[in-house]
Amino acid sequence: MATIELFNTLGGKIETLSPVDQKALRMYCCGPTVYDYGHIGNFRTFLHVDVLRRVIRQQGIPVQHVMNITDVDDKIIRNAGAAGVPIAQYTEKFERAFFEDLDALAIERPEYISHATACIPDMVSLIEQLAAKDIAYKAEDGSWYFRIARFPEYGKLSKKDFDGIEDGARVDIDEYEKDAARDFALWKAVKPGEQSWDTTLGTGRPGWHIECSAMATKFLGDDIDLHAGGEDLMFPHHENEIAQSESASGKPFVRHWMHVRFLLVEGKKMSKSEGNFYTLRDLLLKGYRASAIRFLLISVPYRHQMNFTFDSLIESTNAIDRLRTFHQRMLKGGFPHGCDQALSLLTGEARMAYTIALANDLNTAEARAAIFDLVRAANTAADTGMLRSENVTEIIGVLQLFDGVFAVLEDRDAAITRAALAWAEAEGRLDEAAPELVATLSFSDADIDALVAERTQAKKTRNFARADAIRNDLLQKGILIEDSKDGVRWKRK
RNA sequence: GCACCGAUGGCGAAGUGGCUAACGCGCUGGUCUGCAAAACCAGUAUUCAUGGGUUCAAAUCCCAUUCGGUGCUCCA
Repeated sequence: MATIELFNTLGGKIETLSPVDQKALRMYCCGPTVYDYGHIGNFRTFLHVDVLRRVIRQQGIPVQHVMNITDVDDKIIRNAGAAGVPIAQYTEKFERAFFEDLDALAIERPEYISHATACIPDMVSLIEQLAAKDIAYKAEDGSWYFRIARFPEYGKLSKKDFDGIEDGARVDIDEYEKDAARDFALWKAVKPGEQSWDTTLGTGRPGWHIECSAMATKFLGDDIDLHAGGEDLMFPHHENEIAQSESASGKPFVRHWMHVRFLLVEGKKMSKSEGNFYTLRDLLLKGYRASAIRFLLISVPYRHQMNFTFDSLIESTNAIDRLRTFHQRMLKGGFPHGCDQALSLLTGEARMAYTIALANDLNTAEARAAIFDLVRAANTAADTGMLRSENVTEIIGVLQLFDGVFAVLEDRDAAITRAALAWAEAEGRLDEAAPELVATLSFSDADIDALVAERTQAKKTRNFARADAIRNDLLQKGILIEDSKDGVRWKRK
């Protein structure tokens, strides 16, 4: 069984990631809080987790992956209240949007998707286990808290030292309900007008941290192989999960922690006040392709802070076009039989370099480079007549390997953008869409094919003026025509 | 304030002690083409924020400085 080397936040170094039961890698990834549309920062994390699971499976290891949907929390309650709808109705819309966005970005569905509101009994049971050990305690208002003083290892993930804070010598007057300032909520007592559950703990709703502990354990057991999330979740969220789960089970909760670093947008932290905050849908409406967004967000390795810019989005678009053009060239066939040994060797080297790069802490940048090296070598061979059919078979095999992780070769972009436009129309936000986008997509494939055929006919009669007029006209609408030896092809820019 | 991370060509970005500093995009010239596009070829950082140090050897290790980022109340 193959393995990959992956940085482990817990040990602070690169360690081998492998399933402890030798059967399947059991992993948990913190999912979305469905109170709004997902932004590109959210998706950078989900995309890199997607890369991880694709790489693991490519190495022959099955994955058991759980993702939670947080469908009750402060922001949801606030927003649903403002909208005047029940929280279930409010979250349903954004959850559906979230899954549409995952599909647009070719992010695979985890094996288990679990709603917080469907696992309340599991959370209550976990809190009761902690209460039985006097680690959870009930405050005057009916909320339950975790007693951090009872978990000496608190801070081991984020490498924080809380000595002096948990002495108990000082008690914050404002926090009279809690025994210590750092203690965090496990269960929040009901407030007027809020959705609540009647349980043996009292009437209320779960805290955020307990959700993940309960759901990870429910589906994967007490000790799991890997837990992933954005870097900001390391503290306090993941630290609290460890405290809860390990206090309850008495065992190490997670062997391997993976944290994806934040991205910057145009050199700055993405925030609404900076005016550089983008959801996936914002970018689709601006005319950027879903495939380019995926490719860009995964091209920078997950442990590096990446700078998201519109220039680099265009770069990704062009890079994908190069890959797709090359892929089509290989699929077209018609190459002479046989095998060019030198190229075969290069193909094997590219495959090796690609595999090693990903196994080395998911170095997507190097993996990508290995593929482009192969593309250039094969294009050169094709141009000089050295490319043979057996080479093509090998090359397509490497491309499939590459696409098994990067998932950008299939062109679904027009359909995804159309869906985004339909959504914008339904939401009354069509004015946010780039005008040329609407024009380009209003042209059906059949319309374009007809015009392309007319141009080809004009060319045959050497009516180049007419042919060029059609080409320019289509170009104005964002459609690019390419004449090649084996016929005419077109694509949307 | 405390802690941590980063700074590589026009842009994005690999590389963390030793061949001519990957790869992509862009740009310039050439080949091909009716013209384009695609593709290929050639060129595009004597140099890796700045200063100092260690070493036979440093983008890579150490120190300082400057700048950028993150965490320190549930923001991926």
